[in-house]
Amino acid sequence: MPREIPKAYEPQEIEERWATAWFEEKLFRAENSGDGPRFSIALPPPNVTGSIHIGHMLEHTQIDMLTRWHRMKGNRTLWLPGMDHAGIATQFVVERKLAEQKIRRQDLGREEFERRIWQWKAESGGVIKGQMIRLGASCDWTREHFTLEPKLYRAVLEAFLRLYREGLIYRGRYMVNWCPRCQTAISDLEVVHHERTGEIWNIRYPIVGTNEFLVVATTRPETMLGDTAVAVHPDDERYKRFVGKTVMLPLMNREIPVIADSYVNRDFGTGVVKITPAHDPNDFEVGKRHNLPEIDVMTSDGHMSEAAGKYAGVERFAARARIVNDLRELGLIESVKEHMHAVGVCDRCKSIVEPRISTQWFMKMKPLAELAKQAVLDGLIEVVPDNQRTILLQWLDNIRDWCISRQLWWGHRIPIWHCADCKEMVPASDSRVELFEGHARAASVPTKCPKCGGAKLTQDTDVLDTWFSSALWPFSTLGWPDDTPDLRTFYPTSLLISGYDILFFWDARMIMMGLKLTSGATPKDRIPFRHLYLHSLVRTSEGAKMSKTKGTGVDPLQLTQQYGTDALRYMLASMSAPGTDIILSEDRILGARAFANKIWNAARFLFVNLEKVEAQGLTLEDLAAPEIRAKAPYPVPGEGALAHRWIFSRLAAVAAQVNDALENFRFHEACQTIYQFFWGDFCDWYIEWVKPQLSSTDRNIALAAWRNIFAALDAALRLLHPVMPFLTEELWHRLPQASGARSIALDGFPEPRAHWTDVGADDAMAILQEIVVAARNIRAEMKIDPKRKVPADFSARGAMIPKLVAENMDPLLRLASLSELRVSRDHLDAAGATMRSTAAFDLRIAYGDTLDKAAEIARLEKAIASLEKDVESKQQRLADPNFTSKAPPQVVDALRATLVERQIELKKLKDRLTQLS
RNA sequence: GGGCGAUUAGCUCAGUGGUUAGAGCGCUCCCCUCACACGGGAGAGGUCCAAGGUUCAAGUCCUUGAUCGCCCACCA
Repeated sequence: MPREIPKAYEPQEIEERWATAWFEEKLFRAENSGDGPRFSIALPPPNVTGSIHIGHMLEHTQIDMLTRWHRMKGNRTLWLPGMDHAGIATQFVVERKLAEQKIRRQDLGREEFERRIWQWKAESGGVIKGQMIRLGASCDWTREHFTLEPKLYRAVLEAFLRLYREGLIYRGRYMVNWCPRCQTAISDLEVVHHERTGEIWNIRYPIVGTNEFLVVATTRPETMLGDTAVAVHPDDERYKRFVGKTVMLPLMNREIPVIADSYVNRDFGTGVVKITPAHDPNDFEVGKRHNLPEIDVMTSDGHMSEAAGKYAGVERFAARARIVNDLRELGLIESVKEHMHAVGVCDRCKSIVEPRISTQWFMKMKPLAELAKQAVLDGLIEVVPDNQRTILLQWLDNIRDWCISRQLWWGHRIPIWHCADCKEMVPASDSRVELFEGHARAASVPTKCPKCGGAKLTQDTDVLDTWFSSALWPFSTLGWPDDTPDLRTFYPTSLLISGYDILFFWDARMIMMGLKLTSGATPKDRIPFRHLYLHSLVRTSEGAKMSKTKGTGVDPLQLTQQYGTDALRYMLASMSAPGTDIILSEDRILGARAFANKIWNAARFLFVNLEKVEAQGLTLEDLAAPEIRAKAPYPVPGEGALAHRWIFSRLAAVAAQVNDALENFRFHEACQTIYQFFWGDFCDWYIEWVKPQLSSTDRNIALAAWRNIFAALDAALRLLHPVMPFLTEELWHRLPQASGARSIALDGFPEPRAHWTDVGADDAMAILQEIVVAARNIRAEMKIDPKRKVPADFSARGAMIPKLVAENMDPLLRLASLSELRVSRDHLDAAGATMRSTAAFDLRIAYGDTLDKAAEIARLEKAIASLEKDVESKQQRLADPNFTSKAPPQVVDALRATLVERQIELKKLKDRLTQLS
């Protein structure tokens, strides 16, 4: 590694290089043996459908920060990566691709279609992995997994068979959400509701044997073809007399009964409801209660079925229009109104979902939810932010059974065989898998029906909801159901970081499955993770969720090319305040890039200036070898010691704050703390303060100063590394490192050393900074040429501050651009000069006759007004016996002390004003 | 219909009951000073959405309301 640091900070080149090196060296491979603390986290496996988007990058940045931080703290650390086969999503994407060539999956057949998806997976999965590597994710790629791989299929079979044997998985004919485009059942969670203004039609159903009508309201007139009753409330006086009679279903000319059921809301619409058991979940229940026939008038692809009579074959919404039209011609439409209602659409393809009766596989959730709830209530899993805990518990309380079967071709095939003769369901006898054409399938295939002895057994054609295998992820990837070293070492995982949008889909189900299936002795050993952090979502400036289909998605790789990965990571982390969503802002990225550039240049400064000290025969090893750095801070002889004591004191405070922030998922706070330290303290004050020492001809001064500044830089780089891994890796390698040291990522995280803390230095430095700022302020106001050094007068009471000023005269003069600072303890008369005063000191600069009297008076008046207000309010509070008796004494004392200071300041300002006017 | 979150400087956002409410960007003025103009220095800018309440003390806690956003929910 050459020592010279290039003038320009070029993140692309640096990042490419390190990303490749880290991956090829397997730098982040985790040890599953040994002792000591460990940290493990499973990557929420991205879908193999596409590429990494900005939301992934936010998630990965947060995970990576914590992973790197724990690794640097010496934990055995595993971040386990992998990908999800994402059943419906991936099948949808591949179908869409085929559609471009006018091919339907049915044309290819199941096997060929699966082959095509595997092809797609190979490409797409590779893309995602490459992106993650490029973005610096410190995953252990030797442990990468895929939810459809043989090992994980085995875990799925094991889980399914256990739950099936226990009766927690069952098959039944119920009403489910059906997507006519995807041609599969989907779970309740996969239906998203959109508020839409639609129309509600009031339709007359003639009562048989009278001239009267019952008027029913519906938003879906096409379903009326499947009506098998009309219902009213049993206590509804208006309609009591019709119960037991029949109405003639228009268009179908079918006589259907009028029934009474308390499900009907008397106050809504006309109080009469059409009952369509095959197309509405409520009606389904009513139908069961009243033994009504179920007439399915639609096909699986959203067209009207044979049962729809003359409308058979018509697309459902076309049918709706025709039916309304036909009814109108018959004079049976009483009215049409606009109506706001929620329409359920398929999460994946946005088609309007049809409630439909079909035979599906379900998972009984109540007993599982109970386990999860208890674990959360017992604090075994700590949820951050806290309000998400409540949301999770409420969901668990209201949980309903989970439809886990999908009529898809891409996924884990259900390990149940159906007997053609007696319809008996025969499960695979165990969870072994075998390879077929390179992919896993169940190995223990039943050949004979245990009930009737028949040999015609065919496997269930359905596959499992993709979230079924995702729910096993934290343990299936560690080797479950086998008792492996990985599982023993890294389960339960330490933490899960996911978006709150998949809290129910994934997080909750992992908790349930982990508790149910893993074999730890107590729930504490079975939970999948100890902490659950729900991160924010990245939104567009309109506040909408980023969406690729809407073109509002942001490609992080492109932003990376523009600004650098470190800058992008920093920007995302610095906006990651728990609980609120993130709206991307170009300004913030620019700020982050400037920060990266600043770090680069600060390091560059040191190396550029090394020559000066090398002239004295000192080498970089003498100044910055790791064992040298470890002993910092070095006392600097003479009067230049303060800034060094101060920067290490700051370092101790900052390290403690950063540790605390990361411990509590306060990424933004960690970022801000480091930023202010590096830019404000390290660059603006420390480097500027000690510059002359670095080229001092006094070898002892130069040596100590250099050693300190390198030690401080090294610590700063390590503090920064979790958020900006590339830049810090690059610079760390410019410093001498122990032989065999491979990466800053494996170095230690700075510890807040107690002996670094130096309150005296903190206080002294604060005063000196105030003096410098006061002088600069006067200079700016008087428009003194920046190049011109001017004399100033300084006065403070007591011995402490004058002594401090005298001891630090050189840096004071230099930073404030003063030629001379005359120190006294006498009162300073400001006449004709400009003066700045604090309670502790006065600083006066007389410079020609440039004083703008009017401006100075205005400034003073403004300052006096605000101080007076402040003093007054403080006096009032201190005069209140309630306050002085009830508030903690230290608060009262602090207020008193402050009041005294303010009063002194106020008096000084007033005196000055009198003098001027 | 329930639930959650937001509302603080021109913009994007921090702020964990207790000094004069902060940051980045933008803005104004000065400076291309030998690490950095993606820079340095100095400033201006806020009745913390509204109204009540609790408290010695409220941007922070409570109640109500307004506006915006999100989640959940089978009212035709």
